[in-house]
Amino acid sequence: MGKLLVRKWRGKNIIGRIMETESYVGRNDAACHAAKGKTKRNEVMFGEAGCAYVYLIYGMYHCLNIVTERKDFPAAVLIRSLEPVEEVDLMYMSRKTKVFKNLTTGPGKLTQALRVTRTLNGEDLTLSDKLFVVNDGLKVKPGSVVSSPRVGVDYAGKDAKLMWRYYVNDSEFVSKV
DNA sequence: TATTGGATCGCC
DNA sequence: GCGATCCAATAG
Repeated sequence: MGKLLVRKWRGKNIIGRIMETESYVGRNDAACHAAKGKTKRNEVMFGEAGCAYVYLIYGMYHCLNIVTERKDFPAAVLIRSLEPVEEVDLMYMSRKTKVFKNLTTGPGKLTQALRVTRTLNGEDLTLSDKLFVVNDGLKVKPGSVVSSPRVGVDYAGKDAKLMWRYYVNDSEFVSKV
């Protein structure tokens, strides 16, 4: 949280600060894509931490996750919102919106803004020059990160109630309240 | 092989 | 509130 997500595209660094995330953790989490085992889609979740898991949702949007656990323990963090930092003009063009707050405030929006698609699925962010995370030293205020139930996972039964969505409480750049 | 529905978004 | 739009997952 608070770190910079950097997308290097055609020589430009498109950058946003991470303001909202969700955790999807292992085989026992009914909302996790890996809950029912390894498939062609989710296989990178079973790999090493630090790799990107990118998938297509609703036929038209991409979601970006970062794998977080050891090999064969499928878990990832979904990046749900960013605060725009660099190459904002490029974000406007990619998103086809005139509203600043609509550039990156949602998982499908930020992948458009940063031009992240499934070509980056499996990309190792610890080695990549196309997509990576950096810490610029700016600290998120202690205690300002709050949690809530995850968005759009009502199908997950009791796991839909887990407080595994995290966001910076005083940020304008979260996907919803 | 056929059907179903989704970790969303933007317009009505 | 609803349709877009594709494909992974699962049922047949």
